[in-house]
Amino acid sequence: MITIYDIAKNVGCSSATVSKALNNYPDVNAMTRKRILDMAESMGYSPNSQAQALTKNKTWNIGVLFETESEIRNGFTHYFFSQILESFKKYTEERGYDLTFVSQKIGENKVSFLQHVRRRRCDGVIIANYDYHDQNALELIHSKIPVVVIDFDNDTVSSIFSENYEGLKLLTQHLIDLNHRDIVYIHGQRNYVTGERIRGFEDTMKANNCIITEEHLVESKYYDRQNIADKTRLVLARDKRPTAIIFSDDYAAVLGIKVIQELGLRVPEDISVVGFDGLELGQMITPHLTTIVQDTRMIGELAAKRLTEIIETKNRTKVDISVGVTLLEGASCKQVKLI
Amino acid sequence: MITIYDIAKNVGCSSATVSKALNNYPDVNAMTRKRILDMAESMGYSPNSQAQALTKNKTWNIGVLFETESEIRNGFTHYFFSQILESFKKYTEERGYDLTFVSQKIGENKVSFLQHVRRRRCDGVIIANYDYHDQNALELIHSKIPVVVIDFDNDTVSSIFSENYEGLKLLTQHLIDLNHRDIVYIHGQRNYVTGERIRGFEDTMKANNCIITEEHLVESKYYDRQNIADKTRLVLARDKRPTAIIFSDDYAAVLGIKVIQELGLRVPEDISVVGFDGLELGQMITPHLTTIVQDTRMIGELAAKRLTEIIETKNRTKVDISVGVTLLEGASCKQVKLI
DNA sequence: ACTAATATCGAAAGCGGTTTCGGTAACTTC
DNA sequence: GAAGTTACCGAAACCGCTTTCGATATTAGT
Repeated sequence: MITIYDIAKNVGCSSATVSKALNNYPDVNAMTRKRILDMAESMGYSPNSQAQALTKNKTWNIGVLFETESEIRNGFTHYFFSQILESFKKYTEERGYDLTFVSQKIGENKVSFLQHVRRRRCDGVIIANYDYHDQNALELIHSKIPVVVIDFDNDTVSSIFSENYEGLKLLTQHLIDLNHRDIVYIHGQRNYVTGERIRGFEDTMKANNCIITEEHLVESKYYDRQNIADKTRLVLARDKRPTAIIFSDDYAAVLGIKVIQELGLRVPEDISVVGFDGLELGQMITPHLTTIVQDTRMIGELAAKRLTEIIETKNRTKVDISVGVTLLEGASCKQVKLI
Repeated sequence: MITIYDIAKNVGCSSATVSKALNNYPDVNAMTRKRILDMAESMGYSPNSQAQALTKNKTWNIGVLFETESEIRNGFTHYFFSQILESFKKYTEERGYDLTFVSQKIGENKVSFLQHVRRRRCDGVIIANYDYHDQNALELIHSKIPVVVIDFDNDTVSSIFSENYEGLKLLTQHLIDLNHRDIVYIHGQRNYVTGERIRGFEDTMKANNCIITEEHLVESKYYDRQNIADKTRLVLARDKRPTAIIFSDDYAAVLGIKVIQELGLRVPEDISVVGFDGLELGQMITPHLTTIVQDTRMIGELAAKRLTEIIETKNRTKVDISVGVTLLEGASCKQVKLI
């Protein structure tokens, strides 16, 4: 690898001048600047970002922490979060940052996430869908490093949320408008996001004078095929089968529909189904899934915008941004005849 | 951020000794080592990986180039490649490497991929599914940097391939064994991988004395919904509708099945369908898709293994690794009655 | 023609580490 | 008790780049 010293030698000037020429300093003669740039070009010079980071104290690197509670669909392969990540990446790249996935290993040493991020001197970190109570993530949140989180309730760092409450309100109202009264919500593990959604469900049910008992709330695990299938079968096997099921998300809904169909029932004729997320997945099956679309592009972009803002202004004040959701009407719901 | 100099001052020794203590050099007294380690611990010391990279000439960073020809399903969100990436990440992380996505922007400057990788001083690069003829990718391949490619035919760097020829042979033979003779292959854009698959298809058809004309090969675009739907409709509208369709991949097959069903036809009763890849997607619909499973875990791991090997041994000799595929029998194919 | 302002450059210190090599001090060995 | 080891430590150079600040040369101003 060639360095500014090599260029300096060939041009016949000092390394300082080379550096200045490359960085558009005003105190370099136009002639020498040109000679330096040409030489750099012809020698195939590539600045060493490590050395630059060392002096500038800025790495142009953003750490990424994307883990889910699911064993199967993790990081990139998570249908929903990968979309956010993609959008986040696009925006940060545009601004000149690189993405580095933070792990628990660096070189030969095992380290905590915080240690990893500090070693790499990441300018900032984005955390999504990480386990609430993981010490590793909390440690990061409580550090001095610029952090933005997605779907992660806390009271120290900026966060981006979809309107979960609103989302479930829309879904529930949609079903109620179709005369459904006996609606089961197969939700995911209880956490802040799930809590908001449940609240949206309950409030809407009550507002419409629907009876709501513990029977109407069934807990499943996000992205756990077996668990979702089991819970769905349990609900379907009840004496009084609900007329509609709200699944925790589209993935669960698509699986749920399969289970329903395998039991010889039809969607939406025998039972209505809705999901949450707005995955392409839900639109690839028959019937198209009615669901809530989360604006992943917007979420990723806003997260990126906020994070780079914090990095560049050094102003870490917590800002909570919420992103609107929309109801997508598929063909998985049907009006119930009033008796 | 605290440095080894801070530690040295507090302990009362030189920075050299601190460095040695931290790096397990033998010429440090057990007592002083302990005092140094304790001090580092209590001061919350975190080595600066940039500084280390500068002296050691190793960054523990691997560049990742994952782009597809598809506009919609790119990078992380690509159902198939995200799985490979996930596996690749797992393995490289285990070995202590970090993943950095290489883009065309770094800090404030626009750069080529090669320049990006060189600036960041990546120890190596993994390229997958990148456009063959992109100068950017070729430049990288022809550089001195350790590179491993996935599904990318070339004659300079090591590559990992699934047994594409074998895969299509298995699929075609499977259909022929079910007495299908009129099979249309809706393949993707012509490139090396697609070429191998087409060869597998043609060879198997011929080996079984099936007539094969240009009618049997239809070109579509990978992961282009509109295009896939159009091509499928075209095939279905023919006077003599084929009894089976091989789609370019599972994504296309799932879309294809939807199109078929929307036209009032049944899979597999009216037409048999198979895919390629082994995505979860194909198993979430009714009927379960018959397909070829690519071992993404293995592909990612072998790519990682080969790349770290090249990095660590500096032996770049081209090695081509091929990974076996298996036929997964779903319910999307049916035996044709012989007339 | 003489001072003042300006243009251009480079020495040197600093960023945070690693590693070589020489110097003591203590310890063996016979 | 002299000579040879061994254990331990630190000065210093180096990795590649940035940036301050002073030096010199040139030009402008009057």
